[in-house]
Amino acid sequence: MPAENLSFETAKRGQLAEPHVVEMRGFELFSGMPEDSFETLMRTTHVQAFPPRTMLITEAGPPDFLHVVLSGSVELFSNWNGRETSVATVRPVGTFILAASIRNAPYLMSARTLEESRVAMIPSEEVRAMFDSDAAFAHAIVNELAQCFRTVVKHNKDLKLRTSLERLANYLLREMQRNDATEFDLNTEKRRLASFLGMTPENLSRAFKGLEKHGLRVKGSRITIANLQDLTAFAKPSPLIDDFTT
Amino acid sequence: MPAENLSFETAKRGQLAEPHVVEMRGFELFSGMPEDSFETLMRTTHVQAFPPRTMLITEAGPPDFLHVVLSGSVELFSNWNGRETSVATVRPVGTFILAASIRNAPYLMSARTLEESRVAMIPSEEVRAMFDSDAAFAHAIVNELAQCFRTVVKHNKDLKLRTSLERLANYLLREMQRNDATEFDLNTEKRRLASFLGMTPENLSRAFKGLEKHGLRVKGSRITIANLQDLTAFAKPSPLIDDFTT
DNA sequence: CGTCCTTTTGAACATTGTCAAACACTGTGG
DNA sequence: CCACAGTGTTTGACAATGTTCAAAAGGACG
Repeated sequence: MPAENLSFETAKRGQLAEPHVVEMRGFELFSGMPEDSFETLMRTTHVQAFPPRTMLITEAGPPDFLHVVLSGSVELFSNWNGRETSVATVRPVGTFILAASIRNAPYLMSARTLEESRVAMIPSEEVRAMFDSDAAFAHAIVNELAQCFRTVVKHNKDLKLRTSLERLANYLLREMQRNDATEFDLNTEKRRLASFLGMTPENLSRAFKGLEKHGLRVKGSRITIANLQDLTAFAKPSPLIDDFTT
Repeated sequence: MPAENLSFETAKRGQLAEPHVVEMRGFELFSGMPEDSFETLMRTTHVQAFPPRTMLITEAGPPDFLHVVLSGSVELFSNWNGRETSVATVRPVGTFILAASIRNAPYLMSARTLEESRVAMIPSEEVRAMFDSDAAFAHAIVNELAQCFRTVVKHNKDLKLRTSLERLANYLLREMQRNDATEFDLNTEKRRLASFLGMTPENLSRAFKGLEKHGLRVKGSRITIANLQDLTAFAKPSPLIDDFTT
């Protein structure tokens, strides 16, 4: 209800009336800022809707904008020597390119939309300026960045400490949590999932088969965790790798 | 020379006279701070020397202190299900546990000294308080954190996009740069290097053999890059994975 | 010199990747 | 409605890569 009121009140003041601005005001990244700082930031921020499979940025490019995913989802990926790997999926309300924006260094990853998505783009200079002038924003930024860091470290541990079968099992347990149900759809292509988990599509296909011994049922993209105890005993999830809230 | 002067001048003012405090003042992390902020921070900071192979922190523990390596080197590693992997080596003047300190979240990694090392420990609360009250420190912190993030992302790409042979080849090229010489010593146990590169010691041993076809000579821990062109052609280093300055 | 630890080597084994083909699903156009 | 192409997934046979286990060789140090 406060949100609706705000939306209504600001509806007469030009740009700030736009729904996405109101929407963004509520995000953790901006919610602690005083109104005038927020308005300054929004003045140079552009929001754009993109169709599926649209390239947003290309690795090695100059870090012109901090990106904030407002709706849909965006894949971060990287290439080397003709190979490609999926690094992460960013969903609302996540940011990407934050570290590059702050350091004013080249992008390490490319990004493309997976589905129709709306993305806010804040000029990197403005991010750095606002970081210096607004303590609440600085606070939010460093928290977001620390979160990103910890996510990548966890991903790293996942890759180095586990076999592909174990990675898949733990991924499915995390998805179970996210969906809050033991039966759910993978809403990603399996080959993308394979790339994310660091394996080939063929190997993933066999890994799904392999997990049927441990309480999993797979039909197409429909996943059923038939025996949670079994799967958990096999996967041995750890908060220091699989908990994505801290 | 300015550093020596400072050292001499502050030699009469109690705690701040200690050499490590003078030393730390010069680090990028602190050099931009006004003197009083720095003094406040140093008041609760302790510096300690540790013998080799000393555990400094254990993963899952509470993030009491931000650690700064002043001399020696520290290994960050992690365990899961009876396995262990080496995640990074921190050298002067690097920090660790920064993200955990900021988010006040459990350590994701354990740390132990590799050699005799001096480590400064700043209470995490002080780090967070100083972040809020001193803009220059906030600036330095977020830059350091962004750097850490980018390093982990690069490591991730290295792992997922390359074979173990390619990872070793690129590692050696990076070491060549760090040593500024085509002949150098590995300053690390090979089994630790293997773990860092995500493979077994046996596999590393064979990988060294395998690189002899590409211009490498190995005698014990002595590495000679006999044919840089060959090795580079094989390794195909990329700034977006192997450049650790941005 | 002997002890302890790391590294190397060999051989068997397991896992993962590659390639080719079959299959399944989706949407198009006849 | 069907045939068809296009794409993604699965399967099988095989190759490459990586791991395990055991044992030998090398180094460091008392």
